[in-house]
Amino acid sequence: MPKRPAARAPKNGGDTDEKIRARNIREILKAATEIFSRKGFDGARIAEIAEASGLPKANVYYYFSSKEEIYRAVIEHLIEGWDDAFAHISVDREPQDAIRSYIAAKLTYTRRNIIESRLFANEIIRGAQFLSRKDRQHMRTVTDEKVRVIEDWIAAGKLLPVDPRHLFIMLWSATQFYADFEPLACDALHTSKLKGIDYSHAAETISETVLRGLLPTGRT
Amino acid sequence: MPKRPAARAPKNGGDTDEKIRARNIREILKAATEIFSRKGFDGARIAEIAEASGLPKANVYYYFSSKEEIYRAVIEHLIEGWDDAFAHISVDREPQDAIRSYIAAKLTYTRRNIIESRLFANEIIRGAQFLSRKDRQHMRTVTDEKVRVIEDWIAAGKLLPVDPRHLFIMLWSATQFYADFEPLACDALHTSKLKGIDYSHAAETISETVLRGLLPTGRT
DNA sequence: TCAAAACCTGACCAAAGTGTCAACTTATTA
DNA sequence: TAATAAGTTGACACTTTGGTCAGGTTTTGA
Repeated sequence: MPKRPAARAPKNGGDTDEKIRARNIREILKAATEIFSRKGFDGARIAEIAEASGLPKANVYYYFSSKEEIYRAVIEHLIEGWDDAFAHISVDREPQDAIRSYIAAKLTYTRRNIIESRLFANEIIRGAQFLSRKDRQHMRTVTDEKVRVIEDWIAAGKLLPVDPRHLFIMLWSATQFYADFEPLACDALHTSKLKGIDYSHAAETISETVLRGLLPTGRT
Repeated sequence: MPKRPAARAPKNGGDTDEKIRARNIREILKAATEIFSRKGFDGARIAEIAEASGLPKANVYYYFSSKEEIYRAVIEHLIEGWDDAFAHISVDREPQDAIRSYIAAKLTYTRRNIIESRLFANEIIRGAQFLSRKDRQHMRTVTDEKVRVIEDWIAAGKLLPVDPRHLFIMLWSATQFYADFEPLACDALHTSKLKGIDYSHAAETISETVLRGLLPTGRT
């Protein structure tokens, strides 16, 4: 008889058939992401997470010792998507292409992962309490690196002077917006006659407007 | 003996000394705004709202029949701030000044009313469930009106072609960002050496970048 | 095949939180 | 000043929900 697994990882030395554990945890995290995203931390009930992942509640607690631990695990996982889009910003590219790619990538990611994006944004609004020191540090490092790229471009005369951090804020907030606020936007910004604004051009609109203001060589 | 005031307005025909009622409701709403903003709907506990407004919990229920009713009342109140900044966008002004003023006004408002702003943004992320049909309609109408102003400017050659709705989204998201994400921004975007980016120039940075991309007459 | 580890789960708490109520005090008004 | 309405409140009922647990079943490995 096992004496209280303590809702923790088994000291399963080798990787002997990690299938059950892996699948269940994946299932729980997937359900949790969706529900935390819709309801927020306090609004989410673990009974609901359990049901959505097809496991009885007690089984969820077999893998996670608390609601907070589940939330933390979810958030941890989200960070991974953070820097993918940022990869497009690299010195060896022309700023025009790079920024355009960045915007497109960010928008695509955001759209394809609305749930995660929203949850991430929400967590950050709440003060990023659950982000580990390591994750915060990581975000800082990546950002700093990209700031330097922008500064290099400016120094090389490829870009008009602009505060790189403010630029990132503009780009990030604009792309994020389309995921977070699309429901509102659809409702509040639509004309009743004009059946809606064209979201498919969001990337282009942002790109063009920002780039027109940044490129020294006239219009794009 | 009064038989169950039913947590409702008294049929106080005249406006005979509405002071007590008015003050208490104001106090409750003020506390509720702050707590809903910090904790979200589910995270907020009415006991906390009661304490923050200096009233016993049961007294809160004397004025409001449910948590939802308090929330609804708070949200209703927030809409009022929505169009104030928008007033700056008027046809008889030069787009350059108008947009600059709009950005500045929006940023100022957002900064001065971080709590309300955050709550409003959050409610909208959640799908604006608690906004009345009337309020949604109002937002739509105001937006449509301002879209027409931008279109007029473009038609008059005062502005390069741009989708007005996308422009508003960019402006709104950028300004909103500074209220919602300032905690993150402070943490994630700061260099450890550079003690922080200059938030006081946010308005200018947004203005310059956007305007440089929109004005036909070269740089601002 | 058998023991130990891993996994599963119905039933159960204790805490927390929403909303209620009956009785009390204060204000209003005729 | 008396009657009635408005406001106040401690205590409590009821529900939800995070979390536990004892004992069960399945998987693993020797």
